[in-house]
Amino acid sequence: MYSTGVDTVERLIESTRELLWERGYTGTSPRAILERAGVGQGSMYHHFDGKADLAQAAIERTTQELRTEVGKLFAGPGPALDRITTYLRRERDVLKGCPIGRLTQDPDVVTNPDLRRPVDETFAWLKALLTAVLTDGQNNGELDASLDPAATASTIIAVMQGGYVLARAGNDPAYFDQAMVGVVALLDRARTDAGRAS
Amino acid sequence: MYSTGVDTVERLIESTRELLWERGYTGTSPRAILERAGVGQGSMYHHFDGKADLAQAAIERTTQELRTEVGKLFAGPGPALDRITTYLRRERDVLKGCPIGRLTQDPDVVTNPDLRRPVDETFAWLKALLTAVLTDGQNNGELDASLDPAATASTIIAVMQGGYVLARAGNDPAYFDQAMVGVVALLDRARTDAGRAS
DNA sequence: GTCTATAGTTGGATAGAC
DNA sequence: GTCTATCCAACTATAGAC
Repeated sequence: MYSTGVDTVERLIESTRELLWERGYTGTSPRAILERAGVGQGSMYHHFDGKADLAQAAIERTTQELRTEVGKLFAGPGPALDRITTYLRRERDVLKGCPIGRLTQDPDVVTNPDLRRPVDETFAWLKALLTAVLTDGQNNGELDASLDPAATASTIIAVMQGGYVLARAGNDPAYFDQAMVGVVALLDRARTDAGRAS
Repeated sequence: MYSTGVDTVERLIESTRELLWERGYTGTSPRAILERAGVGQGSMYHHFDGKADLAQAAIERTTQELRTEVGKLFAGPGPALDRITTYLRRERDVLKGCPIGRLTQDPDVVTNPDLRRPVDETFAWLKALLTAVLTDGQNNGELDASLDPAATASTIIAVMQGGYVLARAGNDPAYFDQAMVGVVALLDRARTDAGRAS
């Protein structure tokens, strides 16, 4: 008599999530996943078709978690730019990089529709969220009406993603922080007098 | 009697440069390099200590080339923001990603000082260059004196690096372009009236 | 549902002939 | 200086016992 397998599946997905973050898709082997999860080969191939299938489950969970966390962060009240600034400064493990964005560097991820889709959809979702926040700011009179919300949202996301790159290149989170300071200062120039007063 | 080996070394470095760009460090095997270069195992291990040593030579050449190209681009005349805008729009093979920035996602690169150093130094060089351009713009009266040149330079580099990430996630260079449009519009708000008139 | 055993391929490097 | 042959470990997956 064996257990139901729920714990095994859970451990496999969590181990895969960790390894994808640490080493990327190409750098993550089934063997390493199994060792970290503490299960045998057979269990993995019983529950999943193989490395790609397991990675898909792991990526989907990671993107789902990110959506939940970021969604909560923006659910609160406050001026648009303040909420965005809080978001930009929220990051802690900068040197670990972005668990989603780092996957885009892996050719085996971007050429596999099942693996790229959740990544793509997450960035699309985030862009829509930031676009809505910026549009709210304009409607509230905090932000200059001439600001292009969608383009600005793209820029904000890109600065974050690029911030990870600079921090890892320099092995210092301060490089990330400086890029955030720069974009926050630029965004601040789009505040209206009313937005500045609050 | 054999050839001098110059061509062999050349082909090895060029093949490695291509593969590092396409597949990253972990995803690039000595075997793949040799096949693409059309040389045997022995040649590689005669001229280089191994994979890491060859990768170092390839990365150093790539960073050197990038410095030369970007240096030329900024050597020309023109207002600071125009030159920066030209730089941001210069990119062609967006979906291939940045041959330098992509290396930061590879743990075997960032933990190896010999491999990380040229990457780090390239970003430091680029930041210094952009900082100087922005400072020039301030001294010329084109740009608002309240702009922080170093932080803004970091942001500009980060937007480019993040632009690659977004484009690859969406498999569409338009995502890169939109992030550039957004940051250019933000930078434009830092122009002085004099800078706008020109 | 889980395990170990096994297999074929590739990764990274060395040995030694020419 | 270059080549082929070879080595051991790891990668990814399958087989089949329990």
